[in-house]
Amino acid sequence: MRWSKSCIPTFKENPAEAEIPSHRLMLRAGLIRKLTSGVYTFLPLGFKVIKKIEGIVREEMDAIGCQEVLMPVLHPIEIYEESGRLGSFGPELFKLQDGRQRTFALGPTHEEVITMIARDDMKSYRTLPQCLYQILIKFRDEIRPRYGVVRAREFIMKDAYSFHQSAESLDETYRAMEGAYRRIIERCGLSYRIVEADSGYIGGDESHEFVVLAGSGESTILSCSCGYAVNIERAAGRELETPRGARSAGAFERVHTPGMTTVEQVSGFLSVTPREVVKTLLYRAGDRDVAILIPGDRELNDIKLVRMFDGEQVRFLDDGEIKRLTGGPVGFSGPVGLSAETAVYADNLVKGYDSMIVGANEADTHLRGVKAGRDFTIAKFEDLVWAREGDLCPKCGAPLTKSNGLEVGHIFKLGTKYSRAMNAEFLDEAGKSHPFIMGCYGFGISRMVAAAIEQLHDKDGIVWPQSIAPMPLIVLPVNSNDAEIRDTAYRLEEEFERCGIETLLDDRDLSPGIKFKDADLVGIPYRLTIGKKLKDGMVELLHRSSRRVEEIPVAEAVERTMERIKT
RNA sequence: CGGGGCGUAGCGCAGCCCGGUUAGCGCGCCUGGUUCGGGACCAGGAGGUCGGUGGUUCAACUCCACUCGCCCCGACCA
Repeated sequence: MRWSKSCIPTFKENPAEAEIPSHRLMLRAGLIRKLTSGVYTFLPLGFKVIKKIEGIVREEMDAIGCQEVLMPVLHPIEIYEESGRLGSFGPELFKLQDGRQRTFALGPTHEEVITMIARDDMKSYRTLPQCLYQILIKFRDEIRPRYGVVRAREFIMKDAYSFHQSAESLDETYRAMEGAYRRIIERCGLSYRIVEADSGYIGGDESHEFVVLAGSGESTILSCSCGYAVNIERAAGRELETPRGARSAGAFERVHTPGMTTVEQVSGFLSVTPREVVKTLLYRAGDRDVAILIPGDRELNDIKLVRMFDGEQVRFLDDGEIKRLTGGPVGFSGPVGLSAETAVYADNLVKGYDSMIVGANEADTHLRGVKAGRDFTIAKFEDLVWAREGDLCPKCGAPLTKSNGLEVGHIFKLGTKYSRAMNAEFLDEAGKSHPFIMGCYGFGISRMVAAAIEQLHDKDGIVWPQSIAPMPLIVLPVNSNDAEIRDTAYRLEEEFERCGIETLLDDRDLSPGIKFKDADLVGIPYRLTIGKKLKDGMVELLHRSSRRVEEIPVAEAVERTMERIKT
């Protein structure tokens, strides 16, 4: 294809709206344009990448025996009432009305639709297991669309759903799907982690996220060389079992700590490390007050706190409430001497304290040599702190390292959540009814484009891996006014196309610098430059990723370039 | 939804605080010419409801009110 007649609008400057590299580059390289917040057009180059990724996904889905289908975008709202998901989706569901005032939703995902198919058309155990998938646009009215196509309100997703007679059968498909997802991401040339995850509103028992590693990704994960990885939100804070607070062991004593309200101040003043101090955080959970103890060198993970008080409102106590509850000002709270109605919960790491330093519930005073069990009672130990780099792997005990990434895939074992709610059952060998055991598997196609760019770019632009590049080759005549150069470029483009190599010919009458910059920006893997060396019968092949340049005789240009592209 | 910021040509911005002729600059775009290996040069040209509505005023891009849109930070997710 010829650039001069293609819609590949590039920008020299960064659009003001784009924050992260992938968003900036997708706009600058002419891959996408925004219609409105969270809604994008894929221009020719961007759409070519989408189609490449879809192709890989289709091959891998078909390879594990999934069948492609196409489900509707328009969903009658009643199906969400039936599954009970109207509430859990809440405002994220796009709703609209038809001419007769009947309410519809734009499909955010298709568990309901596919479960209805299974209910009506997979009535016998003989047909199981089955796995169906589709690739189409999903709609979610995201609370906050962000980063271009990374979090859009309209996006392209591959979603698959499997139906089983037994948990073992689900396991098998789940593992096959994991393998397929691994191969998809590997074929796209990206490094990634598989992460234990929360199942969120999709529901179900077990789930894993596939996270493409990238510096500015939204997900933060902790991972181990043994292969284990977790989302930092749910990772437990685990350390070597060295005793904490050892140096403060000894007699229970009151110490004067004038104006020392932070852990740093207290530990500095008493010449101990922050980890010897125990923080007491006071919350209101539902209708009772609770005290939470965590090591002084740790932060409380509010997500875990909310989960512990499942469903109840949880909030910080204000200064007045703390004064009333403990008798002391903010900054000097502690677990000793609180009323019996105030339950004390502690993070698991607090088990490691022989004795601790805590606030005395009295101005300018702390207590040292405090022992749980003797001086106060801990109602329950839980995992409550934010995990951090260096915490230990629960599988092998090695220290975890932190990285960021973008979630591109998520697989779930749903169990019977939807089949029970929607009464979808099959008959077994004995003629007995059972709800289907289900799995569902999502993969963000449009997000994958951004993830690839996020991981593979340099200061000059995108660096596509060949498997998902819009095309493998760009032919760049340096001077379009030189008849010999121009004719050679046209001829080569035609020959490549004839050989099945999709080629972009930059036939624009622009100065060479612009063409070089644009070629780097759009990131096509190989660039064939036709310039002054043509007089000596030579052209140049540049490898975008390594910037390596090969000089090739024109006569061999097609053959030699094809060798590179094929390998 | 809470907090912060921004709407002036396709993109990036100035002007506004302190109201006053025809609203400016760079890039891009069009025409002609010179150039041609890393964002060239000369000459000419097109392109604007200054986000919208209302108000104040002799006069509003500029001041006031309301409103719409967009971006960033937080709770959510492919």
